[in-house]
Amino acid sequence: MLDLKFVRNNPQVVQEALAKRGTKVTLDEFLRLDEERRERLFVVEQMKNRRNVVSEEIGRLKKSGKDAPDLVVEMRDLSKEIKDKDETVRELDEKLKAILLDIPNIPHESVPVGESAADNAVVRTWGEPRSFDFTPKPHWDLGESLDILDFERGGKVTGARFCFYKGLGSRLERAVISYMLDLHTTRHNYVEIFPPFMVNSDSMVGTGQLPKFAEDMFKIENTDYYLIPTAEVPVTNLYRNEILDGEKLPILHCAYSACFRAEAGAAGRDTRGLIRLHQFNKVELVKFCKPEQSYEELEKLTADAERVLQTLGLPYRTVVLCTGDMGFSSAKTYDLEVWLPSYQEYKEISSCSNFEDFQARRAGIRFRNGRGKAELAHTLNGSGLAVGRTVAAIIENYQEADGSVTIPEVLRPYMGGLARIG
RNA sequence: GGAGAGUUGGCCGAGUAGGUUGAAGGCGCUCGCCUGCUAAGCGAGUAUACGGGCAUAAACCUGUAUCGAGGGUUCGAAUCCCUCACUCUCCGCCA
Repeated sequence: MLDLKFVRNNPQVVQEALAKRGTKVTLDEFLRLDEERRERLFVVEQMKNRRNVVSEEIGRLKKSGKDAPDLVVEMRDLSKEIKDKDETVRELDEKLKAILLDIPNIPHESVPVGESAADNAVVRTWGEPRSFDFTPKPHWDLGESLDILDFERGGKVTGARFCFYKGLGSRLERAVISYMLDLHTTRHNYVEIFPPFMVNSDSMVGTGQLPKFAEDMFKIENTDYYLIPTAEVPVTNLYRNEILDGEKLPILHCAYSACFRAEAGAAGRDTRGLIRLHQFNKVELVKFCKPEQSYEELEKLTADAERVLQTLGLPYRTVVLCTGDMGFSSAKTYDLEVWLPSYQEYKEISSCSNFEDFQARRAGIRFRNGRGKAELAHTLNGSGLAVGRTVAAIIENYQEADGSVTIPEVLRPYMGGLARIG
């Protein structure tokens, strides 16, 4: 959410910034409602002031044994009118809030302007895609022949886009999760969180999934709870409506969670394998920091996620998303894309974003600054990494001609010393 | 699921025959004084949001709101009533 006063004072700046995203916003309606709200608020607050003053006077009169029936009658009418006008202000408040909640974040000035993923800029590339002296197989074929992934039964037991891991497949998934968490907690100083996998709607509003993207989520019937699409939601909302100690910033958290996404509008895309499931595992990195730190922290967070790929020996590249391809809440996003032989291209495996104060304003996440004043924090997060896609990348990039898969060195301690599957 | 108790400021904790209580007192914190240093002591200050003064920002002044959330009664509610959420205790059930 953008700052109401900023939008009020700089409508032109906001419109231009959002036009770069391909979002056409007209703020005329917003500005009109805002002005009306302030006018009406002023009037009703003056009425309340009179009520307060007179009520106190009535109290004083009663105490001294006098009565003031005429004042009481006048105040009775005034109170009715206040109630009425309060309601009008409340409605205007809601309309303004609804508009604000639907406006995406303003891109940072360093973000390249563009319309689609085609305009994203490659920042750096790490590793060389391996050249195979045999025809590499996609991970869904290898997974089946090694009997470690079962998509068919996933479809039977639940439905499309669900999968069973089995045997060493399950162990590999678990090993990747543990390895990532250990790396981030011991080498990168993140404090581990194990969050709820369901959150209430306030939390979803806080990080920006609601109200605009309800169709992307699974909602639990007859409750206010949603399955989380990412640990970003519970972990960022950890400090919702809190004022943090400025001395404690930056706060770094990492969290494993299952993630649930409806994938509305993704029909037909990535239909095979582990790439796009309704349920997948992810280790998430989340940061809370002061505004002046957040871009430095974004670089560090991205580097922390990259280290996972580097130590796993998976070739990847880092791209900075252009204005037209960025997520709703983000001011700047780096995507990490891992090389997938089956796709013959780089595929997103992590997304690292700086939201600046966009989520913090929605969620009321503040800190006390040096002058003792409460100030909005900046929030960041990034995958570190998507586990299913990591497993897919390992299977494909480490496959051998005989259909077996070599286990990356760093994972072997988590696999009981095993060096190979199959 | 049944019965009961509770939810007040950064923290602890007062506050029901409704009326200078944004809220006593304490702790913490900030600034000043004091002191050879530390500790102690003394004095002052110490919530947030949204309006108005204001023309851009800060500061300042002022108004309104906020004692879990929402609604009601009343001229007036932290105090009375209703609904909901959460916490705690006991019982039941359960991994």
